[in-house]
Amino acid sequence: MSTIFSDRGADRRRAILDLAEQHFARFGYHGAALSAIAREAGLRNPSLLHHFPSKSKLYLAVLEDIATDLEARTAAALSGPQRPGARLSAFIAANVAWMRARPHAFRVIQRELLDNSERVAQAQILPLSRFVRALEALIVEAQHAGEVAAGPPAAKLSLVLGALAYAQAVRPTLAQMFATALLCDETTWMAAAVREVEMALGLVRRRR
Amino acid sequence: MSTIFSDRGADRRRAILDLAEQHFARFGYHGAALSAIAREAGLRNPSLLHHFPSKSKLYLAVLEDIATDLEARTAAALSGPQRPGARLSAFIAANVAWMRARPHAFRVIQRELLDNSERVAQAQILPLSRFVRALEALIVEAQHAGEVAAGPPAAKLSLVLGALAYAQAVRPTLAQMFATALLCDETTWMAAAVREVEMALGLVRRRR
DNA sequence: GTCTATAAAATGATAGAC
DNA sequence: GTCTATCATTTTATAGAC
Repeated sequence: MSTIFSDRGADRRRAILDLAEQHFARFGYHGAALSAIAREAGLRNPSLLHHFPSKSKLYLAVLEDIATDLEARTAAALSGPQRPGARLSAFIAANVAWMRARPHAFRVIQRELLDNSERVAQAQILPLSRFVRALEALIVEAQHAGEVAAGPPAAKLSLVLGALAYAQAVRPTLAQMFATALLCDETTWMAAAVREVEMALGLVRRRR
Repeated sequence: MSTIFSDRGADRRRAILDLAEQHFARFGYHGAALSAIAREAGLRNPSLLHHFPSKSKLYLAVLEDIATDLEARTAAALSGPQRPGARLSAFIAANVAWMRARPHAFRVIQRELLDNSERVAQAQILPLSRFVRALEALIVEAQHAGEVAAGPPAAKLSLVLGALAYAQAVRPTLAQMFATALLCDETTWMAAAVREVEMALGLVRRRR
């Protein structure tokens, strides 16, 4: 048994989760190898399987961990602003900040969308579902306040998430193709992406 | 040796390519198994490797095949319209039509973006690079004609591709979360996505 | 071109000592 | 909790007969 404070077992669990997240992000579910994750954690294969009884359980734990964090970080951003438009902007900013703070986690989620849309669809990862619903509520709210253009909320939600995710994921590729100053700096690039999204929503005025 | 007309060898090659595309789309590079592809083609493992000497070569062939098709289909859409805005719309429509006509191919490309952004970035798949450059040229062209709002073309390009790809990829997930009529029918849904994108570009007037 | 047989390596997982 | 040893399976790829 271990105490609650400074729990070595929990620390190791945490370390394995972080390493697993990295490997699943880089190689995908099938491409990631338990032995490699274990080795980097300073363990052998069976020791890792002592903490997480199977590869799929480990993967699900990583997914839960990521989704919970994403939901918490974006929900926290809503505590400040009051006006619907500002709340929506804050949510978007928090989403982008999260993508940049945890690039591996972001990549795992993107993969999951392709690998296992059924699992996401059935919302077996509840926090992720709550994240999406929160964004939809914000869009509807801002539309009622006249701060976002009319139109189906689901379509707008898809545009927001798609444009932001793509901007983040595809930056290295575009940087190679177009050597513009915009793409050189990640901060500037993602700010431009956010600006385009907010213009699309009608949150900011269009340049003439 | 085989003749150019009605070449049985080429037919088999084609069949393998199509099946491989399906498997890579569903399971990813690591998840796809040569034996499974061979079996569905009515062959054994070594016979498949007679046509494509290794798994990675087969994968590259699939990628080349996909990228070439995408470039051809979107480039063909430009032969009709003259005005920059109409040309951009035609390109977008062709892109969406292609995604729906070849869902497996679309999924392979999305995976490739995550798995191997280096390969895409280095434009080892030349047709894909030409596709992206064509879209950028159209955006610049439409901006000069005053039909698309000002702003960095790369950012607008990323928004267009990201929003459309996401709409297509994530539809099953959103359909599960929000049971709206919009999401029930793929045609209606993708039309809504296109409309949002064109509104974002300024190609169509915003509803008030 | 297709097959059988087989190699060579890696993987996820279990048994059981300490 | 971590280890060694091992299993069972799967995977890509080769050798060589037909």
